Amino acid sequence: MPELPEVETVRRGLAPALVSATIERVELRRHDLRFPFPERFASRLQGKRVLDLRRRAKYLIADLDDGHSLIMHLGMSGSFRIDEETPGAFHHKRDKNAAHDHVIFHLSHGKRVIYNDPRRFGYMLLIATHEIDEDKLFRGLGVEPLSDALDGAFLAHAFRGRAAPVKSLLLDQRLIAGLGNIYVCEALYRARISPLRAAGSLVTASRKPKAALARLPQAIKDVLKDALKAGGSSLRDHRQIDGSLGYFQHSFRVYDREGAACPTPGCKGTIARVVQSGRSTFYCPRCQK
DNA sequence: ACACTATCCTGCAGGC
DNA sequence: TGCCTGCAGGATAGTG
Repeated sequence: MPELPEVETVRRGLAPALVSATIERVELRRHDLRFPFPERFASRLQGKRVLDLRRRAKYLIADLDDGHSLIMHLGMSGSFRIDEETPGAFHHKRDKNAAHDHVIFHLSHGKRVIYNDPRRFGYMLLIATHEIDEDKLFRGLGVEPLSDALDGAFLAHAFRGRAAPVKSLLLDQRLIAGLGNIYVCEALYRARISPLRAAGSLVTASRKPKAALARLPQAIKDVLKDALKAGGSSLRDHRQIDGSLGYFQHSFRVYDREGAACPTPGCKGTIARVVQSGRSTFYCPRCQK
């Protein structure tokens, strides 16, 4: 499910319930997601207070009052919801989906935070808070796309000499951390760059970003900010924590729009779909060069 | 180092 | 109706 805007939307929705709350009990409905849960996972969380809920790349980080942090990744299909109703209440519409409620955090104020993940590509683990940056999962992560670190010079440096298509490099979390398939397609469209283009061809001999590449950082930031304003994209079931759907999917210009007319005024192109490294790419062959 | 694939898992849409 | 195939917002291990 989630790229940066969706994970950030989840963070903003969960924070009011989670921050300052104490975890009274953790209910594990299975012993693993993508990986087995750590030893004594539930008991190590029990009685801990949540000091802060942060995001890095596509990870949620809940800092606890015992010096550890709960790291959560939503994979492709992970989602959270807050349930304030009494346990055991009959949830007619949720019955089928409830089979994938894998983790339930019972909080001190009576609310429950429920993690649901049909495909189970998500995972949770505990890391000492001061060791997060050196952890294998985090130390290789690239820049936050909304930070000042992402600019033309950074991309020129990252892309120089690379033969791989620009789309592949934008998906590489070691360069930019937080983009995924949707927002890469949308950002390349906004920058009018073909996703098939060799990344290195966007850099001049003097190692500067060419004009097209100079447009890309702002295109990335713009699409992420627009998506954040909309509460993310709801392709299947991504919801904001209050249950409302993110609605950025209505603003897609190319993603999942194969065969549609290119939305660029005056462009007579048709959105095409190609497969790059096993994943769908959507773009306008006419105005993305 | 780099580029590309196969893979984990479930659900759903589309074709027949 | 059902059965089959392919595809889905991610990330990694493994291959040349």
